[in-house]
Parts: sequence; structure tokens; C-alpha cells
Amino acid sequence: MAGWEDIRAEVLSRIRSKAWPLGTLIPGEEALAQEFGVARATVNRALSELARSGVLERKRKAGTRVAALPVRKATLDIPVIRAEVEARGEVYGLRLLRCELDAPPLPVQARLGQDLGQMLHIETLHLASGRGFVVEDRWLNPAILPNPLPDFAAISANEWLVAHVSFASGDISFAAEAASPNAAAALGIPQASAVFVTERCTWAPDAPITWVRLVHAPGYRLSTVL
Amino acid sequence: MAGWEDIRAEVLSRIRSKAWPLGTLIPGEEALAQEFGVARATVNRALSELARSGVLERKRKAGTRVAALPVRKATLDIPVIRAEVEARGEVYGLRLLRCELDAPPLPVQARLGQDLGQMLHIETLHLASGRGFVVEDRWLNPAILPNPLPDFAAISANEWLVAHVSFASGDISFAAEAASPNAAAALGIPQASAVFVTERCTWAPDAPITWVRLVHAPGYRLSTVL
DNA sequence: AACGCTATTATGTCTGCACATAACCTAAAG
DNA sequence: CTTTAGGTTATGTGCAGACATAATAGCGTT
Repeated sequence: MAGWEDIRAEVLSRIRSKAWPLGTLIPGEEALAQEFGVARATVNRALSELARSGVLERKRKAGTRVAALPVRKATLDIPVIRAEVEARGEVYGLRLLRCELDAPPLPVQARLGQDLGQMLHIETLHLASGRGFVVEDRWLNPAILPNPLPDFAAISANEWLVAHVSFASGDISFAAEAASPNAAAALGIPQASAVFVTERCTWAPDAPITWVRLVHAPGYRLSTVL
Repeated sequence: MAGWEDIRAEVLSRIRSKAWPLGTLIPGEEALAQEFGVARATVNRALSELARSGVLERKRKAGTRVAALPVRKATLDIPVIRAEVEARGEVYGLRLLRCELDAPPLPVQARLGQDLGQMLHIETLHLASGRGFVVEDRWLNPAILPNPLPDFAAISANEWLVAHVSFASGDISFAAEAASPNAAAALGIPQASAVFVTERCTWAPDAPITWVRLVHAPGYRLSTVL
């Protein structure tokens, strides 16, 4: 009758009702298992899940306690841009603005952690129903690319990468900035408009793959449920 | 010998090496368990974990397949502002700019899904080592507040809420905007600077709790690892 | 050919047991 | 008094077996 989701719900409600105040040490798995009449593994599943979402903190031997300063964790989906545009019911388009070998600027070298010499510099304008949606400024490690190059005017570098290059790790960050003249022109917006900027950096196990900066058209929102 | 993390790693490497290309149906849990010499539960744990991170898609009876268009999932930590400031090694400060009952503007009513009549309107300036860090514009459901009111000049509404009000669900969104004259003045920045804006909306199981809008000082970045 | 029911099947979850591991606590050694 | 070595204990993970559930595929009926 009682599944791990029921246990999770019950534990959550005890926390919310302050039966177990913030910072409290809650009973051990064995005790809860007995109380709820389920196996310890079931309690473990429920508590682990709550720990993952930041509501509980668990330590071996120390036991489980209600997180004192709950850091809520939200999950963001990072879709391929084409999927994002199509999810809005718009028609996706793509315009390749630049694709050439060049030496990356210092900040990019720094983020990638090493100087690879020349890298492939790609600038792409992504369109939603013909209107500018995102300007993509990307530096690619040429060592990971096949010869001849994929046709980045037909498939975005992003999509080509997820399909063909193994991925190990990376980071992503978001910020608000004033649109550069370059980006503003591509998107057809006034210079220095406030734009939402995504920067992403990914590494294969051994070498950097790519650094990319996405400048979103005004009005873009990144949202998720808590 | 082989734990679920090993299984996960092995599966991941098969996907990355294209032994199991995107979209492929991979062998069932039973088969994999036999191949790796572990229990089915262990394989299940590994595959479930990969499904959670968006690498695999699983359906009962249909089996498990490699996600065709991998939607990477990143988890964001949403800390309390004081913790965020202190994590930067700065001194947290708080200035209450406004705290009064008022009728919320229509957009706020709309986001909360109902008209509660008068709500408590709080404006707070959060400081990091004396400099403006975030301007908080918050509307609170007065029904959830005690009488007398907490001292929001001493503890931020945010922190008071996580400590005293049960939380059920909510959503959060991020955008770039031009700073309003009001916010710009509070933060001491030029009008219409590009600022990073967080909007959050939370509900208790039965009633709305609060709507809040955080305007971050320029230079703010939200980042996480993938 | 179209429809609906049933059998099959892969995943989801639970149980009960066991051992592994981390971390706190205490007590002995320096 | 400080440090180190065990012992203790709660969580983490593993195993084997079972039943539950969802979704497909195939069958038979209309």
C-alpha cells in the first residue's frame, strides 16, 4: 500500500508542519521503516530523493536532518535551439554569418584552460519565423572536427555536436548584458538593449570541445518550476 | 565488484562511442544484468539515473532507448540571498525600503491566479559589503503572516518565509531587462542598464504565498555545471 | 479494414537480507 | 594534553525474488 512516494509525502508534510523543524535530526531509516510498515530500502529511496532536492541533508553515521537553510534546487532543461523555437510553434531558420579559422580572444582561451592555437570561429543567427531569435558566437576545437567540415549552414553546430561528439562535462552561465553593436545589428534591435546571454563551455574527457555564447533577443525568458 | 556507478559509466561510454547510437533501443535490464554479472536492480539504478539526466528515455514495455535529441538538464541552486552574498566572502546587509499594505498591480494578481485584495508590499535592498546587490520587490499574502508582523528590517522576507511557511510549489524565471528608474536609483547604477531579473512565484497547497522580483546589480551571473 | 480485448513484456517498485563505508565517539598511547 | 586506533552506528549499496503497471502487439470480432 505505501510506496516510496507516499513515504516522501509524509516526511515532507512533517517537515512543513514543523513536526520536524528546520535543522532537526529525524529518526533513522530503521525506525521509520518500522513506523510506516515498509522495508528500509523504501524509506531510503524516499529520503534519498528528498536529500537530492535539498530538503534533507544526510551523512553516514551522523543521520538525517532537515536542511537548516534550504537551498532549493531547480532543474533547467537546456534544449537545442531548434527544438526551443519549434516548441513555441514557430518555424526555425538558420543563417551562417561566419565560419573561419582564427585565433580565439584571450577570455575564450582562458575559459577553455589552454591555448589551442587556431580554432574554428562560427557565428550563426537563429531565426524564429524569420525574426532574429539568437545570435550564436562559437569557437570550436578543430581537432574534433571531420574533414571535410560538416555543413554548418544546414545544421547548427550545436545539433551537429550533440549528434557526433561525445560529451563529458561543461558549465553554463547566464547574465544580462547590453547588446553589442554586432549582435544588435544581427537581431535587428537597438544598440545596448538589455539582452539575455548564455555562455557554455564543454570539454571532452581529454580536450576542450567548444565555447559558445548565445545572445537572445529581448523578451527571452528562461523559466522552470521549482 | 561492479557498482551501479560503474554500470552507468559503461553504458555512457557505449553511448558516447556510438556503440549505441542516438535513438537506439538498448538491451533490456535482464540482459544487461547478466552481461555485467550484477543484479537487475543494479542495472535499473544505473539506467534510471541516466534517464533522469536526459541521456536515456525509458518506457515500460517499450524498453530503453538512447535519447534522440538529448536535452541536457542542469540543476540550479537557488540560495537565500544572504547565503549567496556570504559565499562570495562579502558582508551581507539589508535595508527595508517599503513595507505596507496595498493592492497589487494586475500582472502580479494574474501570476498568483487570483485577486487577494490587499497584499503586503515589501521592497528591500540587499547589500554586499555595503554596495547594492539586489533590489527585491515582493508581494506577500497577508493571510499567512502572524500578528504582529515579523521584523522584515532584521530578517529578509525570503529567510523568514523559508523558516516559517510551508512551501508547496512554485516557478521561477530569469530575464534580462533595462533597469527601471526606481531600481537603478536603489542600486546606484545608470538608468536602463542591463540587469538580470529573477521572478519567482510560490504557492502553499491551498493559497498563494508570495510573488517576488529580484533585480540584480550589473555583473551578476547565474552559473552551474552541466 | 476498423475496432476492441487480451496476452505479453520491459520497466517500476517492494521486500528482506547482507555487507561496505563514512564518521563520530571513546579510550589508550605518546 | 594531544594524537591515534578501534568500535559503533547510520547511511549507501548490493542481491535475489516477487508482484505491479503500462504499453505494445496480436488476436478475434464486427
